[in-house]
Amino acid sequence: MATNRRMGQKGSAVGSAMLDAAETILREEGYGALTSRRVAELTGVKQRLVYYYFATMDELIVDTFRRLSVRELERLGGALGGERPLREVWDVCIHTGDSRMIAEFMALAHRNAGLRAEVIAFIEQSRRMQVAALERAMTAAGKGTPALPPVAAAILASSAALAVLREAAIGVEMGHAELLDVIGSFIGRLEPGG
Amino acid sequence: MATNRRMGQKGSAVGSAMLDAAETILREEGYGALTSRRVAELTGVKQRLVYYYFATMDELIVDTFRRLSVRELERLGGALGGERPLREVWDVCIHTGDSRMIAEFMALAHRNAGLRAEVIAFIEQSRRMQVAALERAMTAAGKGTPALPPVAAAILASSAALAVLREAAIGVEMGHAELLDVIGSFIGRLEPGG
DNA sequence: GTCTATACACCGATAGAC
DNA sequence: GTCTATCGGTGTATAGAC
Repeated sequence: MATNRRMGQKGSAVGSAMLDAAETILREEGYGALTSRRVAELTGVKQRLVYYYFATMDELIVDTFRRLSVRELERLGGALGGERPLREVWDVCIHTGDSRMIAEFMALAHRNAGLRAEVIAFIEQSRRMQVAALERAMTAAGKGTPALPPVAAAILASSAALAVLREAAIGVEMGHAELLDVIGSFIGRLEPGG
Repeated sequence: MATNRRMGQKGSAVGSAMLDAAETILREEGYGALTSRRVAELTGVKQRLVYYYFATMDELIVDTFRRLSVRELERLGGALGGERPLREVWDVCIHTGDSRMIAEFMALAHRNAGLRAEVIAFIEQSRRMQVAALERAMTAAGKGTPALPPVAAAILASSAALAVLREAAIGVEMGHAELLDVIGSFIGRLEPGG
């Protein structure tokens, strides 16, 4: 009962291996090199088989992002349930998947509607989770209405994390230490101790 | 005296038109579509001529970024000399060139060493200018050692501006109003009035 | 400066055998 | 499921005429 439609199961070993290959290619060579032939080569099969598992290259791209997105949201969910959620959510953000791959997906999302929908859903869901962590910590810290709305703090922190990763990937580090220090003490004030 | 080397002058009308075409293609179709044939088509010449003005496509890409980079740094320089430099520098950041094009250059920089060097120089130079504006404003506001180091504020603000532009380009706006409000009042506190 | 023409490789996608 | 074979199209880059 492996197949009752015209295509192979996405969850199959070969299909997963193709998604692995797609990640590697995006990270190391960019979306310009993400071709059915290159995916087949890295997977150790013939090009034709890629079109057995994925109807089009666009579909393969969307599935690659979706798998990463699910993993990342699971990591965020785990962080939210931890001892010091704010610290742990920040750790997830600053150790997020390779920034080169992120850059490729950002660029691709502008011209692949299916991918764009997935990226939008991911951004909004992860922002919601970050806001939840911030709201709880701010409430626990016992301030009234904070000068910094949680959602603004979430954008500031997540965009700064992305910027640090992106710049580090090309060799820029100006101000990174100071920035990490500011975030660290902001978290330390809201969520002290262990 | 138009040519005494093997290639056309970059500053010529045709060469500039090719850079214009490259910008349009990057913005609307992505780097995968930035080909010598497409540049020639948009410029209204034959493909062969692109290689008269640029030795390789990589060189054309670097020159396209450099021209944009120079323009952006000039805008920042102008903002620094204005009446309310902090406000004006922020306006430059939040109205910076198309975020789709930026995404393409980010992705390309990972695999084009010449472009990477230009991107690094641009980031560091613009950060220096932003820090200068912040330091002056913080000094004028007459605080002691600020809790927020100017370089950290520069990263926070510029990365948030990029994030807002990037997300708006794909249709996300969650928290943007709150964030813009936070930045606006931060600037208003450091640089009140007109 | 700008052109025609071309070499050679690679692309997405499909037909159909086993 | 996986393969061979193939279609029509596009890519970078170059040779050389005018």
